[in-house]
Amino acid sequence: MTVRTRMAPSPTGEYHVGHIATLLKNYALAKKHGGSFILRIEDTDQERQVEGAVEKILSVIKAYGLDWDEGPIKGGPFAPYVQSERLDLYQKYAQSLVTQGAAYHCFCSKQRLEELRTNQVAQKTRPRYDRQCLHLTPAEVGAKLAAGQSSVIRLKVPWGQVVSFNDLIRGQINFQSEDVDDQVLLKSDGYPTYHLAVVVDDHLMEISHVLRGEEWISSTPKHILLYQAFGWQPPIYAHIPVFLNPDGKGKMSKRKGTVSAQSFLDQGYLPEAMLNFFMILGWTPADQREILSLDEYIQEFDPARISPKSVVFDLKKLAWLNGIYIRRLPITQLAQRLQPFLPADFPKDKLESILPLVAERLTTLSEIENLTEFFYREITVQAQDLIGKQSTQIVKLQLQTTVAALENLADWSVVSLETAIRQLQEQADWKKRDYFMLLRIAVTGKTATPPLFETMMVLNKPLVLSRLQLALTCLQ
RNA sequence: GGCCCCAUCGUCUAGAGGCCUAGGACACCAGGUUCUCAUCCUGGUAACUCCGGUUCGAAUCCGGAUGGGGUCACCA
Repeated sequence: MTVRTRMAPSPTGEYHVGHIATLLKNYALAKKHGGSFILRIEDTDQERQVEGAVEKILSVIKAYGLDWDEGPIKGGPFAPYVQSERLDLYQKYAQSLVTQGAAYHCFCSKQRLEELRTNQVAQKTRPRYDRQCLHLTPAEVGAKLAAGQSSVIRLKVPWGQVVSFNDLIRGQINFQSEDVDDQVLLKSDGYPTYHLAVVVDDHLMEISHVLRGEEWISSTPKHILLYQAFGWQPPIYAHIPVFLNPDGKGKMSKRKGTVSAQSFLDQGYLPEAMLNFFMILGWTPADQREILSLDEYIQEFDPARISPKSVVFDLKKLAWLNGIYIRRLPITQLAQRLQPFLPADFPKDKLESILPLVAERLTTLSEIENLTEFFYREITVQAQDLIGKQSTQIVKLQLQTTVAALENLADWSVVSLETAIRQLQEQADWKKRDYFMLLRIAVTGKTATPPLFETMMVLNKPLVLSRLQLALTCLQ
C-alpha cells in the first residue's frame, strides 16, 4: 500500500506548536514508507478567514525544516489543494447523498437552532438537532427550494447501530449511532463543513493514514458514517494526544503562554531542537534514545508506539534540548543563526571572538544580548560590589597595582594576561577567588561572565584599562 | 452533565504475568572540576491512583471506583 498522509491547516489564525508536532508525525510516516506527504488548505470557514494566514503557515512549516510533496504552490496530481477551489465537488457529493436518502435538506433558521439548543441545555439533555426537517415531504422540500429558501444539507444518521473504527494508538473505539448528531455537511453559503470536506478530499486524494489531534476522536464516527454512505474505504486513523499546558492543567492555550509555532523560533529555539522535542514528547524509539535527527526519526517512527495519554509541554526539557543543539553548532553556523538576534550595536567584527566565550552559556538564541552586552556597551559598577568584604583602601590599592601591571603588559594575550594576573594575586594577600571576582566586576559589571582572561583579551587593552580606571573613580 | 479517551517518579517515558529490590531522561538536591556563571563528571531524593477479582505469581489481564483529558456549532 502506498502511504499518503496529509496535514490540513485552516487559515484562521496562528499556526500552533501542536500543529507542527502532528505535521511532523504525518511527514515522518510518509517518508518512512517512501510515500507522499500532502498539504491541503481547509479554508471553508468564510467568516474566520484571516488575511495572509496561508502564506504564514507555509513559511512556518518551511522554517521548521519541513516540506510537502503535494499542495499549494507545488501542485500535484490531485490539485487543487485548496478547498475553496473545490466547492463544486463537495456540492456534487452532498447532493448525491441527498438523492440516495443518506442526507436531507434542512431549512431551520439559526435562531430556531439556537433556541432548541438552549432549551435542551436547560433540560439537561444533550444538545442536538431534533430532525424537524427530516419529516418534510419531497414536495415540501421542492417548494421551499424553489422559493429560494436558505437551507443546509444534513447527514441522516442511521440509528440503532454501533459505529466503530480502529485507532492505531488506542485500538478499537465504539460509538452508538444515536449519540451522533445529524451533522451539517453543506452550509447555506454553499461551503462544506470540515466533516464533508475532509472525507471527500481524503478519499479523492487517496490518503492512507490520518494522524490528527485527539480532539477529533468524537467526530470520527461522523466521518465513518460518511465513508459508509459513500461506499468508500476509510483511512487508518491515529489520534495524537493533545499538549497540556506547562502547569499540567488543560489543553495548551494562549491564555497560559506561548502556543504559536513561529513565536518559539522568534524566541530563539532552534527548529531542529523543537522537532526533536516534538519527537520525544509521548514517544520513544525502542532504545530510548532522546537526541534524534529528522532522518533517524523517520527511520524509527512508529505511530503505534505513541503514548495514548496527553502530555505536558515541558519547557524545561525543551530548554535542555535547545542548549544541546546550540552547543553542537559549529561557531560559524551559530554566528549565522544568531544574526536575527544580534542587537544593532553589536560589533559584527568581534562576533567570532565573542561567540566561543558564550556559546555554552546560551539556552536560547535570544539570550545573546544579555550575555554579551558588556562587550560593547557602557557598564555600570557599584562601589559596594567592588568592595565586598574588603576595605576600600585594599581594593583601591589592588586595582592600582593591576592597572600598573597591565599597562606595562607588552603582549595582550590570554597567556600573558593570565601569567601577569596570577602573579599579582600571589604577591598580594588576596584569595584567587576574591581577586578574580573583583576584576570581573570592574571589567564587566557582572558577577557571572565567561572566563576572566579570555574576556579581557576580547575586550582589548584600552577598554580594560579604562574600565579599571572607572572602577577606581567609583571608589573615591 | 452525556459520550469518548487515558492513568508508572514533579515532568516525558521503559515495562506485553515471574528478568522489577520498577530502568532511563529532564527538573530538583549534594559532591567533583573550576576565577564566577555555564559546560562536563559522580552520587542522591522521587512513581506502579485506589478497591476487588483471575493466577502459584500482577505495574503488566479483568471489573468497579476515583482522578485527569477531549468533545458536544451552518469552527476547524
